[in-house]
Amino acid sequence: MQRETKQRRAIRRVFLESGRPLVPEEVVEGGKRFAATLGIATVYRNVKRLVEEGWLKTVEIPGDPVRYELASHPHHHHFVCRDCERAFDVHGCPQEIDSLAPDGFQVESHEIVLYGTCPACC
Amino acid sequence: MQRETKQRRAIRRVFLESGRPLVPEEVVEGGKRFAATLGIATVYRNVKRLVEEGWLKTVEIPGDPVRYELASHPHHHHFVCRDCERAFDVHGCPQEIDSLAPDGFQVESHEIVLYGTCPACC
DNA sequence: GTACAAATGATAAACACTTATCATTAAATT
DNA sequence: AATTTAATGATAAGTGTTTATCATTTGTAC
Repeated sequence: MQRETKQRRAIRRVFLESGRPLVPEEVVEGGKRFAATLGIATVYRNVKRLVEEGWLKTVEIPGDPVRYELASHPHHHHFVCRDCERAFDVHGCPQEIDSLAPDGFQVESHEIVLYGTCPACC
Repeated sequence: MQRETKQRRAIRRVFLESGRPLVPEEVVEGGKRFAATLGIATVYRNVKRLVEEGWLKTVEIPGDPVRYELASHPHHHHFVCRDCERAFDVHGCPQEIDSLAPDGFQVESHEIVLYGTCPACC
């Protein structure tokens, strides 16, 4: 039987309110507002389950630990701040991008990551 | 004093002949043709030095270990095969890409990775 | 309220990659 | 050829993230 715990609610709420991809440690920090004892193991467990359930999806940024974001967001890409290391959503996507592949290469998907400075760090 | 060893020559030759980004383990495998006893520690040591010397640069693909490629290659991006997990160069780059960032975000650089199936795996 | 078992939290273990150690090998100089 | 010492190879140790363990807590059903 599946239980609805305070910690699990806190984790979902953090994602709903964050609006950007989060690493597990960020979820712990953000979640303590709603569940003071929230531990890292619980975050890993619930994030894994939420991905399996299709509520979260993974966001992999080169060189960084895996981040997670709401699966309901439509196709988009990300901006990573070199100062605070937070990731943000970027909307829009160049049409022609998949056609950059050389002949004979079949493209299934793509990732774009912009790097720079976010407004808070400018 | 700096020495020019058989292993170091083998490592450079692998990159010159490969034409694509390589993970350290691929360098070991490819380098054994030219230096039969080539070990992984030597590859890590030399790759690190070749990056410091500006002869190689790093290529980071989400979720993968760091790859290395010739620093002399002009701006380009990469294709990663989901079957064989090898990375390939992709030339061309959409102009407008940096302008996708929302107002207030300063873009310094970007990465594009295409995923799919390479000709050898199709 | 009790009973039951899922979930949690603290932490140890696992895991994958990278770096350090050190005895041995082999470039470079004489 | 002998000398010097940088570089190598095998492997232990380190690093950062993720998963497993297990005693304890706490939802849920009765």
